[in-house]
Amino acid sequence: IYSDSEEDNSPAKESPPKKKLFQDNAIESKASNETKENLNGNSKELINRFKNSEEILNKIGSDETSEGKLESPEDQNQSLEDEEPLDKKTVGSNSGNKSKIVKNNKSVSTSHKKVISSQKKKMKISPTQGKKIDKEVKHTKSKNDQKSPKSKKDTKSPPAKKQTSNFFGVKMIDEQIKEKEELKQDTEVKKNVLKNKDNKDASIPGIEYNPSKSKYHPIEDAFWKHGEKVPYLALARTLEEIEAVSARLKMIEILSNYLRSVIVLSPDDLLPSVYLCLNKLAPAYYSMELGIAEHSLMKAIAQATGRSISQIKSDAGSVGDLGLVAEQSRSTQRMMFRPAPLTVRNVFDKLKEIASMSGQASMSKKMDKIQSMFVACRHSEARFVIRSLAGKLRIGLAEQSVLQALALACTMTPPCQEYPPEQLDVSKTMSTESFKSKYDEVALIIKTTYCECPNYDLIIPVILNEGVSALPIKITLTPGIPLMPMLAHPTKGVGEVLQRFDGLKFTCEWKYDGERAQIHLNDEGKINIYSRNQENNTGKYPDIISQLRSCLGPDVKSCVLDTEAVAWDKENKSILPFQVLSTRKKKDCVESEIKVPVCVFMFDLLYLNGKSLVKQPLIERRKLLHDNFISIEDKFVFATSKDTTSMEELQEFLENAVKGNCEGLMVKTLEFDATYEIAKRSRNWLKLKKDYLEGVGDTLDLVVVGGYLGRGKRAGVYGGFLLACYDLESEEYQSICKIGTGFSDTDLQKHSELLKQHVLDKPRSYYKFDSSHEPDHWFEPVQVWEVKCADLSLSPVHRAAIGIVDPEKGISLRFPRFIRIRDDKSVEEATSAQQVADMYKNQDQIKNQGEINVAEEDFY
DNA sequence: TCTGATGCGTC
DNA sequence: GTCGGAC
DNA sequence: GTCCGACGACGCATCAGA
Repeated sequence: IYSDSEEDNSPAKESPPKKKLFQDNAIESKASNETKENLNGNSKELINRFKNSEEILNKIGSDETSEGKLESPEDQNQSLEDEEPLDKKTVGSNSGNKSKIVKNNKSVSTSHKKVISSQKKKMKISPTQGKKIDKEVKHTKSKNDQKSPKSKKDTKSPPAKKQTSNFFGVKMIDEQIKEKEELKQDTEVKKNVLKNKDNKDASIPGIEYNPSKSKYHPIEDAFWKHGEKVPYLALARTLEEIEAVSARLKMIEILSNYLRSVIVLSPDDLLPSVYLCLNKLAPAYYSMELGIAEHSLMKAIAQATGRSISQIKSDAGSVGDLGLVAEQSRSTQRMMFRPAPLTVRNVFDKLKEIASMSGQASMSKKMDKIQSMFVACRHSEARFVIRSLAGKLRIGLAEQSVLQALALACTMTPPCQEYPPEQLDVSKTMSTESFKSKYDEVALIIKTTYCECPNYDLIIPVILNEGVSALPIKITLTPGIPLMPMLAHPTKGVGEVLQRFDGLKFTCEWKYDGERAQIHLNDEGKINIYSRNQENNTGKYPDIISQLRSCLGPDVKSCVLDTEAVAWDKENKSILPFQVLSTRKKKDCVESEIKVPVCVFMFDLLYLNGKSLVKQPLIERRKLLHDNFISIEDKFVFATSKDTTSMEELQEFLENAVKGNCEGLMVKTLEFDATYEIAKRSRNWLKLKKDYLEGVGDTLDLVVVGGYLGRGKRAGVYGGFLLACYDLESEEYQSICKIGTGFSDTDLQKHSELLKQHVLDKPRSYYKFDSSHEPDHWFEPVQVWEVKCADLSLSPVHRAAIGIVDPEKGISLRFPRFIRIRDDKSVEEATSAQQVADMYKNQDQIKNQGEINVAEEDFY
């Protein structure tokens, strides 16, 4: 099924790659047919890839391999065929025991095996699915070398194995079994051959590096020496180990072990290490972007491996991760020159270089850069280089855990010691409790510093040169540097709010539907505005900047305001929809050319006249806010708020907020636990929206017409679906939105099982959709789902109710999520186009438009 | 110079 | 933005 | 409760290619 539709799609969808190095079209198309029919890889493609390696080599060898060395042809072959019989025990041991590096193992098998076990474990997939991944791996391997002996793992696998593997490839069962049997026969013969080959791959240093080892020794267990650059392989191995576990504490321990080695041996590489773990290039307010994403990456990988884009695309679809595809594709590559091994700094610098390229032909320059990096990758390095470029590390560990790991590393192995350091593992020298409390203290310092100054460029050097204890003195909240914003936790209703804040003083504020704006004024009178994610929006709001001064009280010298910027209709004194706000220019705006005016709603004050207020309770901060700032109509106003603990008043306040074109309410304690200390709790506020309430909010019953192959943890099932409403008039199914949330893992399994039985070659003629939303698989209209959303919007791409509200635009849903299957409804009974249009028109925001303004004062 | 595809940010 | 899974 | 990564609509900015 899968292959069929892939075949259908590819010619239409993608233009043939322009630069086919060495590729023969006949071979190419034969190749895809074979893939479709069975699992036996085709040697022709392999040959292609070989040709290609050389080609690339020649291209890249000139500038990238100055340090490279020549490999003998025999060696190349050996590496290729090499497949170590794996230790049975290591295989499929989902036990969570990380320390299972098979000695003498060949890199490729190691990484594959790990992927398998980690994915199986992480996803808790049924044997069926686990198998699927197995097969993917095998597939690739058999392409590499058809005679490659089966490692024991296959013969040892659980009996469930006979079940089919590829969720989307039912046809393949027979061939797969056949293949397995053949391979079994070969196994014995090949085993001996293998033994002779083992040694050579073990010679690549670092492959056995294992930061998840217990009692890790930062010097002895590292495979590089003091003063050397950290090999990228060390980081790749670390990430690999982290990816294989799901327990966060364990991940933190693994990462901290690696970081300890870096701190002791190569402190200069700590900063790039941290950035690579986070998959960031610089603080967000530096605006450094790679400008590379999946599409360009696939192109780059295709070029580098000599495979076609459609091949890569198809693999990416079934594997669900470009990094793994790259790694597997790479495993067949052998070159005459081996480029110098990658180092951590090296990779990080190259990423930065890629980010800094702009202007004409920058894309192809970026491609070259990527390819040069890719070619130098060994083992799992390719996986993580590609994932870094794709912007998703997918290791289950991110900012908070990296900070925690940094804290653990700094506690166990304090930085800024002479080499060799006296303290390598402080935990040995003190009681568990005192270590724990030291660790907690360090963690809080690091996190607090980061929250008040989210800039590793500043933090890491201080840690290295002066130690963690210097952080609170050296790095503090400063106007001009954005801080992390307080976020809110969703609540299901007034009842839950009262229950959570039972007995506490709290306040409710309208939740404005705009964009968070953190407004900074420093002592020199310089103004900066930052977004919720610390992006620098100073250039976006010249209007706010020119108005700020008139809103300052006489004593204000410097400040940081927490506000929401909202599109504003001056005529009607009313809030305009978010969609209007988002049409503002984003860069280098000139005040006179602004088409969408903005009103700023102030709700918090975090810094005033040289003093940080984050440790003050909200009631104090709010007082300072109101005492020192002046409300200016249409420009700068205080958020509407009400302090109440009455259920009825709260309910009424919520209704009014919605009528006033707001999303709902924000609820915040005033005295108890009311500071702005993000490090301690980042979601200390509550948000209450109409659509959170059960049985309230817009709900539609929509027909599933298409599916998108899932990625990452959704690999093997559909990760998203295309939904349509039904237009009785024209008997059309008109696309209304995609949907990808609200499903449990079980839901996704079941949906995929059902819908794959209704896959179509091509969309029905009465399906109306935009090509940009073409699903991987089209379905017959067989099921109706209940879907909830926050709003309905006029859509440039969706077709629901097209021609009713707007001649050219359809309607779509904002924040759509799956609620349940509506088995009681036939597809013709789905929500109709007319109903969708009515719902759109019935929204408060739309009704309020043009009406005589409803002033907020009416409510008070 | 213009347009469509892609990337990336907002929610 | 919403949501579910693992801890 | 926290953290993480699946996934949503939509609009501007940028660049390749016509």
